[in-house]
Amino acid sequence: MLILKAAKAHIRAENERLILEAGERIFAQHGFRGATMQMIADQAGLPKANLHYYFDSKEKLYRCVVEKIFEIWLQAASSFENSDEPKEALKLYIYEKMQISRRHPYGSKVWANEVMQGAPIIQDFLETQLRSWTDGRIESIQAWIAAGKIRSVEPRWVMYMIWATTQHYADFGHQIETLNADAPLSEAQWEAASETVFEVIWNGLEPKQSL
Amino acid sequence: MLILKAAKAHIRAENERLILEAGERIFAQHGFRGATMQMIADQAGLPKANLHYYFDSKEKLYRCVVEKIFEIWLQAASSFENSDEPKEALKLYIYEKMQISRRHPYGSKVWANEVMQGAPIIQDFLETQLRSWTDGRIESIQAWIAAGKIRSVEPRWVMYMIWATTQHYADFGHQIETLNADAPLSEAQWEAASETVFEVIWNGLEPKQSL
DNA sequence: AACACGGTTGACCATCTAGTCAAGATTGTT
DNA sequence: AACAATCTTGACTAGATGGTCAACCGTGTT
Repeated sequence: MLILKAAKAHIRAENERLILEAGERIFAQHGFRGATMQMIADQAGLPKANLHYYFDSKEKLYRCVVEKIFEIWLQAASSFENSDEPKEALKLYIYEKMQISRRHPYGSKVWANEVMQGAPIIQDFLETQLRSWTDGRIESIQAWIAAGKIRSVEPRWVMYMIWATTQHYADFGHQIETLNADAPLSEAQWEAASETVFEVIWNGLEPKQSL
Repeated sequence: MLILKAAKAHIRAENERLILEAGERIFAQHGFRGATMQMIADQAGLPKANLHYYFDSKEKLYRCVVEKIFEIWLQAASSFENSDEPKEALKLYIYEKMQISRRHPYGSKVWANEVMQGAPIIQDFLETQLRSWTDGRIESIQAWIAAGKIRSVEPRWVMYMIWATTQHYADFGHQIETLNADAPLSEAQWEAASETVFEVIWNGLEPKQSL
């Protein structure tokens, strides 16, 4: 009966969630090949064979993890579109991306790993969704330049600066902690870092006053 | 005879160079566990057993690769110390780091990989050399602030911005190429990107004119 | 020519790991 | 209680991989 399938759907949902979460963590810490299904199983608190019941293969599981991460990425992307004023738009976007680095450090690392290896799994995402989103954003930035709201700069390099600076706090979090006397950044430090990133970029882009 | 050892030293030197170069590439593209000794051997054009003749184990080879990369990193670091004027010092350092991203993209990726995985191999480097170098740089920046040469910002966040933005061009080079119509950045684009990174950061840090 | 020493290499082994499978446990429905 | 669909799991397999080893090669010295 199909009714039974629905009745047990919550078990499936819960276990898939557990596995995806464990996978995100383990793939981030060990890379695709470094991660073993056994590690992910232990992290999820399930026997290994159970993982293969829910996900056909290691690669399919990995793909699901990466897709989930891209969703979050796109979600932050919308901050950029909610304002016509560059100062406001950039502030929202940068703070949102810093928040993601803080809340989803493992996801960011998986993404970084994937891209560093030449995006063997998600190249299609880069070529379709990421490319079209980026092109849209570049147009916004060019409009700001045309309106004299920011200095004349190649929009691409600015996008990359924002991605780089914000994602650095996730991807290189371990290095940052080590340089912070082995302590995670405090609430206040996260706030200060976010503000500095925004302030430097904004002051860097704002047209020169007067003169 | 020890004379023989010396006589064949160039063979050793040449093969070690080949292996380290191949290792850098393969470790960057596949991560530590994803890389296999066979891949590295093929890349170097040597039989696998030969690798174990020159390097005891995969881990020792990896460590050598990472140490070599850190040397380059430190070499760029010296740019920072060659000038008292922040504008000049920052410009030199940023351009130097962009140059490294261009010339040694694999090295940068190996480093990123290692740090993302919690620096299992080079934690001691982070805690000693990197920490002390960073502390020194932070003092320079604080001196600039005290002298009113740049705005008052937490030096750490500025360091991280520079590292992040410049290294991004190596670590996320594949993404950048994909967004550049699948073409590598041209000479002119590298120059423009370097200039934009420097200009935005410098304008972001320069004290406000007049008012 | 004989030697010694570093360098080269194919074949081999122990171990690890993704994936399979079949038997059994659960659970919601009738 | 009987059932059927779903979920669970220990044991197993085939293939890959780091590392070893013993035989062999090349070259400068005597």
